[in-house]
Amino acid sequence: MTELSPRYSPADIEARWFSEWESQGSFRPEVRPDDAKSHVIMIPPPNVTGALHMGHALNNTLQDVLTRFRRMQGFAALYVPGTDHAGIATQNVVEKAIAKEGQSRDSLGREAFIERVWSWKEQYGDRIILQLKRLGCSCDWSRERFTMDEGLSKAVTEAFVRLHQKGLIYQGERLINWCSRCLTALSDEEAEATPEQGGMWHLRYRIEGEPGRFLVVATTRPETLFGDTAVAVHPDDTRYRDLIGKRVLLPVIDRAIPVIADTHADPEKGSGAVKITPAHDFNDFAVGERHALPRVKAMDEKGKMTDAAGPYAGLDRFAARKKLVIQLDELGLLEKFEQKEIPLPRCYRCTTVVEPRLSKQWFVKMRPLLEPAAAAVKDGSVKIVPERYTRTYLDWVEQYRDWCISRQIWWGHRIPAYVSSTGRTVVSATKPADTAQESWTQDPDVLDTWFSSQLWPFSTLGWPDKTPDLARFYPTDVLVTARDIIYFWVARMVMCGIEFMGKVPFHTVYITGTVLDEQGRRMSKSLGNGIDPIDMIERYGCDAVRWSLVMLASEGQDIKLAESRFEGGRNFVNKLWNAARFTLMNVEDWDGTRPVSFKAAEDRWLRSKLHATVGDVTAALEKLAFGDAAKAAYEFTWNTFCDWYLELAKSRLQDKSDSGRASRRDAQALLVETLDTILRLIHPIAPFVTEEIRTHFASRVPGATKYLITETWPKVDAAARDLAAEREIGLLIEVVSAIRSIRDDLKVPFRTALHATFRAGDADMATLLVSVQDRAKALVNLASVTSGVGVAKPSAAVTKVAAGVEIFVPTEGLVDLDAEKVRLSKQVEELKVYIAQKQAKLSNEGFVARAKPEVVAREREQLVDAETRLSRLELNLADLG
RNA sequence: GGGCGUAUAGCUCAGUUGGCUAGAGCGCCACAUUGACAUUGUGGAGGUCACAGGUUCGAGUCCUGUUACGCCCA
Repeated sequence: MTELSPRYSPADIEARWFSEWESQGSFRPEVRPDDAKSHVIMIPPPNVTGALHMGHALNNTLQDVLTRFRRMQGFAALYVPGTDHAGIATQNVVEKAIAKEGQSRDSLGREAFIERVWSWKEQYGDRIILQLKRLGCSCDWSRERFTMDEGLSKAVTEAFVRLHQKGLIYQGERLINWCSRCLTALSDEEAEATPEQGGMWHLRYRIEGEPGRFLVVATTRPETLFGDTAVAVHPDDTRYRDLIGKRVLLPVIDRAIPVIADTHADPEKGSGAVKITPAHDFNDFAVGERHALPRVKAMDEKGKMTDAAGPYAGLDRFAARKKLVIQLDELGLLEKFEQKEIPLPRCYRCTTVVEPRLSKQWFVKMRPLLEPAAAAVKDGSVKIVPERYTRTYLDWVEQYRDWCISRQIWWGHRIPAYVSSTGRTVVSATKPADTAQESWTQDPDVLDTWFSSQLWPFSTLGWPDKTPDLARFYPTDVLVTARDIIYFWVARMVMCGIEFMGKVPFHTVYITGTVLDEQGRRMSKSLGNGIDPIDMIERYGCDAVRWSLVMLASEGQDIKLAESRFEGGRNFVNKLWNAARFTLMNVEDWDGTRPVSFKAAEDRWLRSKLHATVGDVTAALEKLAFGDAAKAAYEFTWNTFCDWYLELAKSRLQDKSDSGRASRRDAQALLVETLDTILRLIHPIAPFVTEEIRTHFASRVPGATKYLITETWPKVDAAARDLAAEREIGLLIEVVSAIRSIRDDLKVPFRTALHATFRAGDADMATLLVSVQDRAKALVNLASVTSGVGVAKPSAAVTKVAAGVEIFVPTEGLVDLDAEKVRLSKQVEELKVYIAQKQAKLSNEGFVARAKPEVVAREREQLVDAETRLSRLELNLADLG
């Protein structure tokens, strides 16, 4: 048994343990027998371009805690790691990199560019994987996946083809969100609207054939007027009824467009007339469909005005707006302008203002797929924790909006559609053979990244092949993720799990809180307010970081994080380390084969508390109450075990006489049992320090296996519950605390021994006091103790009155009696108020009649108790003269 | 505009089905220094539970409204 250093130093230990676990296969579910029940967690795959941030650290710590907990419980625990190819994000990163060499993707060409992305991925893509390992994640790294892997790509193709065959994927000319910088379509979720300063321009459209008469329309995007193909008014709006069917003239270009009646026009809003631009606005597109209006594109893919804009052709959309507004004003066609905050959609990857754009894209028809996904959550097949996110989920799911999945970028899964020289389009897993009549080329577009991640729970297990992994590990168990991807990812996974596997992909979704900075702001690169988890691990140790995060993780609440939080974790880890160090120092000569009796009250008390803690921690983890689990273990370890038991055990451990031998052995045995149990309970949260401690004393633990990571989870020993011992040690703690308080009041240093008198309220208490007083002696340095029912109070003594006991410490020469009088008087006053409250309550007939009998009984008890204390306090106060 | 969340000690947060003289950690004050640990120990101070109504014998907890902050959707 080697000596432990006085401080835990994590740096040298973590890497060593991690590689040993991995090389021993501890992370593989195969460490359990074939018939073991499985517990599976799929990592939400982080972007290959990414670096680990605190949100990841929190999520993955919780996933790992669960995995380690279930593994110890005997499950074949599988935690599958991997990364996501993150189409647009990765492409942007690589484009930036090659721009430094004066290259662009177009100058390289598609094939060469994709090769560059792959080599970039080889070089930098495992950064986040290495960081997850630093975090201690016990993933099965041999099963690591990447969404662009061969297998996962096959899954994507398969899914696309199957959905297409069912008519759930279609190609159509529709309005989509377009990023004119990324030059690609985006899904609705990828266009993020934030309120920004904008404006509302009220424009006058001249009425054809009625000089001097105008119809006023209001718009936030005046430059789109070149794409207007109608003006709509409400059919019931009497102001404009006569105009319906007439035509108005677009400013500048004088194109005539009809005035139509449509309920989309809101008489309450603005002028009540609204310009209709079907090619540039989602609502207008719908109006256009109803009225068979032409669709005029006023802007091109790069956001420049088209020929439809007449003199404005070729101008950038924002420049065009600026110039147009001036011209309209000069022409007298600008009625007014108001500053207004408007929601402005921006590309979630590059923040360019997104423009609705008419183009041919691939879509998923969502309703048939989402209906079962909604049902699964409603009927509880998928449970979302915290429950309130069920609503968030359903609100999105039940919109059943079709999903635009094609992207005009190069990095991603190429759409398995082929266009022939004759213009036919075919969807197929493989390219159709060219014939003399027609040759085939693949659709140049790639799929939305989420199209592949939605398959993650089963594509990672080998789907569409029928692999043993798929049979054994699907469906998975718990998904731990952040709330901002409930739509993007969670809902779509549920949908695909049901569609392709016939079963929901997991039974529980745990949504973590968001990690914020000290001031409650999101951590972001641009603010520079992020705390780097790897820095924290280096500074405080991985276990400390994990511990602190878990302690902070109460269900779904956001976490305000300051670096100082990790000190708490570090201190706890060090405390545990030292408890182990103390134990090791005291069990060197322990003979573990000798029987133990655990006769001593503190032994029975500790075991009682220990097993209650085992129950609490287990129950908390079972219900994903991570913070509660950590707190229960913390409290037991620090307060119960270290603060009280170890202090009580010291004198026994030091007594090496014959008469003390049995008691000493008991204490040794209990130290080992308790430490061993604590290590098991804490291991899922703080894996490294517990495994390290464990090696130093595994030889002391009966039946111990080589690694704590695969050790069994503690079971509650119901027989350990001992209320008598809890009462006895409870009294001891009360007495000791009271005397310590007196010491402090009197400013008597610890080395000066005191004499104490305990006056018991009854014979039962007197007996208990006798057994308690010897222990108290050592803890608070008492030279002598007198106790009993009728013992006399020493003259001039400081008094503490507890339940059933009066504690006197003689004070000759030690204390200012006036101060003691003031102290006691204050207590008397406080007690009187308390008693009055209790009396009022108990004399309230309603209370006595309606409250539960046990509540009333407890109130009575508390009143009697308080009254006893009061009378004793008053007597003692009177004694002081 | 709709939905959700939060408001409890100086700070960060617990507080299950109403029964509380409202807890913890950090910070603060005082004391302790060589035998596990100063990354420590001991004692202590500190709260009108955002505000206003209501339900109830009883409200931090339930209901209604108000205010402030945050998030999501349109």
